[in-house]
Amino acid sequence: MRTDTKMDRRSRDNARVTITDLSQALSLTKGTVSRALNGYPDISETTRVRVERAAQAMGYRPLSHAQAIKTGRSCSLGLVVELSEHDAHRPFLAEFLAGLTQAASKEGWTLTVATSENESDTLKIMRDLVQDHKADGFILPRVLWQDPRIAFLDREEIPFICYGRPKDHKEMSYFDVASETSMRDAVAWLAGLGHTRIAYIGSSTHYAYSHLRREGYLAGLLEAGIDAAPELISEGALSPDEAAQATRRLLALELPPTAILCATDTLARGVYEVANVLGLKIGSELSVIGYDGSPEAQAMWPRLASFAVDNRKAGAALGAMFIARIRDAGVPVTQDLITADFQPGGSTGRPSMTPDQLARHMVRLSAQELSDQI
Amino acid sequence: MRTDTKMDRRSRDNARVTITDLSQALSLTKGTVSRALNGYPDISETTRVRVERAAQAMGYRPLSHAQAIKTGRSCSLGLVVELSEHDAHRPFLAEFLAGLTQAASKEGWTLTVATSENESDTLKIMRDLVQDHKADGFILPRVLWQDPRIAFLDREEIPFICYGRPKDHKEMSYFDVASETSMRDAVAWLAGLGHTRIAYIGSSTHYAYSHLRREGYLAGLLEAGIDAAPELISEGALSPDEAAQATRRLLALELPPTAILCATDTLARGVYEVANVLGLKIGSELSVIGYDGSPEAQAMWPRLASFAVDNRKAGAALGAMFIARIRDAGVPVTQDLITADFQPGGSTGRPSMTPDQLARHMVRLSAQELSDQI
DNA sequence: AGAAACTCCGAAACCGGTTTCGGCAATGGA
DNA sequence: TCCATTGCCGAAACCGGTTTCGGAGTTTCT
Repeated sequence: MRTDTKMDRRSRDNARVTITDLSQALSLTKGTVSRALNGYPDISETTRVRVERAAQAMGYRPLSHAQAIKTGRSCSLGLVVELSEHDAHRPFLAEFLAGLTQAASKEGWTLTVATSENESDTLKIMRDLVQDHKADGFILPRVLWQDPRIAFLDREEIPFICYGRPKDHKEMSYFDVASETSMRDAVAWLAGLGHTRIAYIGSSTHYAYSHLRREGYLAGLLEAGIDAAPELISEGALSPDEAAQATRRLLALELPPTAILCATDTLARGVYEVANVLGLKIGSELSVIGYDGSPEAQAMWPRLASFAVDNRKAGAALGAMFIARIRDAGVPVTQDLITADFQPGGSTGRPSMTPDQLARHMVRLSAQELSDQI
Repeated sequence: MRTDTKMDRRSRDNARVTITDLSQALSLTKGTVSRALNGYPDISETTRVRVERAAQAMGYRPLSHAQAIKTGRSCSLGLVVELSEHDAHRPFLAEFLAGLTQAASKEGWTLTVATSENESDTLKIMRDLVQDHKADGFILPRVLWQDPRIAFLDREEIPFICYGRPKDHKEMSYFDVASETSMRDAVAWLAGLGHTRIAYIGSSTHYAYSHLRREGYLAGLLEAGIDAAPELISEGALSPDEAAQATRRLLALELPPTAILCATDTLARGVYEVANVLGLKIGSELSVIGYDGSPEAQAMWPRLASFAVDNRKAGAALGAMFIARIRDAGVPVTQDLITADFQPGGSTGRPSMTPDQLARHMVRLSAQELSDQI
């Protein structure tokens, strides 16, 4: 019986080596070993390395919960993803998680994931996770321009780091992909192809990136020496359908755009839909550029020119930055920016018509669409 | 100073109520309270309800780590997602996580997520997570036909539950979407439209679902009274590009298919690509059906007919099943199946040509493609 | 040389729980 | 009425760590 119990124990914990085992092997007390491993100043250098060597050799890994109960730190980063309808199946998540967990496991940390249905739910979940010591802080994905999570976490003094740059990000820790430069580059690319009427379809201005991308678009126009035309700017589209409506509005203008720049690939789907329905040739009669580099972009025909975001890299960076901040508690803000890679596609080309030729063409196509419907 | 420290403590733990607080309020010992809450038989019914009432009233929530250190259970389900290249940006993950975390939080559990690069890495990570009491068991997504994870977890006696049905699933706990019936329905749909040459492009036979979907396809043919033609079955495609190759092979047959059934939406992208390059009209000259109901399917033009899988529901079911199994340790296997919803799209229609007309059409298109290239 | 200061480690309390053990009071049977 | 159960709870050990406190031994200073 006793052997059985012992086997049971061993199989369950697989001979995990505890700090007591370690201390006995070294003829030291638990306390001393603990202090040695945690860098207390009252341990001699010689015993410290002795302890560290033995820990290494015996494969000692402290049990993070056991530590947590005294220290309050569970060594796990929290991620609460909010599932608003139009955002639900964002493919970015998988890669982002990969990056996060990679950074986490490299430091012996864990990633705790939760989801929420709405904003207040998110705040409640975050508070609970921290109170239950299930997360030491949070990564905030898809930051809003004025994000209630930030105010909340600041108030509760819970550590966090943003993926994105909200309105007041000067004093904040963040990591972001500089989509504004991508938008600027996209305008430059289109202008280089000969486009002069370049429209912009942006997404909800609640998102922080919306503001940056619009700025990038405007900066690109400025650089190209093109005057910004208010009627060519459409913001607030949340879905392909809304982007499709915006596209119809744009194409019905007296001087329609020959190129449309979309803040996301998903919005570009709406542009394609309208073009396909009307029989407008994408890549020649209408150029389109998206942003995200998502699989959707590759599923479109012709392939959508877009900017590929390395979400795995982003996750890895955010994870590493966060852990570093918690570790060395004094670390001030850390900020970092990367840029997305342009992925050309068949969706851009020299404009085959001038804007007013396109306007006349549109009249013809619309008439045909109308007669088709009847 | 003392006030400061106290404030600090309170702000960090926000007045968390411990079992000691509770026991003092009740004039009982910690031990008694603990046993009352955990349903030990040596506690009188009256004190049990008294304790439970007080716990409720004072908002007592046991600290799961503190429990874990003695019991070994951390009340968290583990999910290790393996990031093979072609599988990386699966959009299913977000919804799946939503379901899992929803089920978990309902029971006060947590979801711990890790990622791995390859198979042996996965096993190592799973073992570490269990040894470190960071996961009580695992949900296995995208189960393989012969899955090394299953053998491993069985051997290590670590609890798990499959999303999918592997080769020997009779004795196993699983949840799955019955994609085989969807494939059968797809064939029926196509046959109903008048198709007689219906091809199938399957993905890697390593995946468990591959076998089931092929069986479903064959069952559908049988029901429709169509003889299965080996040359119309292509398996092992991992990417749109490989599906594109398969499509070219199929279309070059003496009697090409007028409809192609794909095991996944992603594979259908390859079919579209070839059709677009050749100028073959999808929906009339060639019908296509996919599976998954992913955003990709909606980005294609015409919209890809597909089967929408409710991954959130799947996650919720898996989470609930798993927790129930751990809780009532004796529970035998639990198994459940749901079916996907057919989403019609413009990608199917009555065949505008017979197979041999299509063959002649193909010769013309291929010649044109060749001359276009030169 | 003696006192003061400093180094370094052991002893023990503690964190928030769980679980074993033993004993007191009430009950039941003879 | 007395003894053996049984029901119910307190006491205390335990889990795997961290942290405080104090003291023994060594160094430094005068």
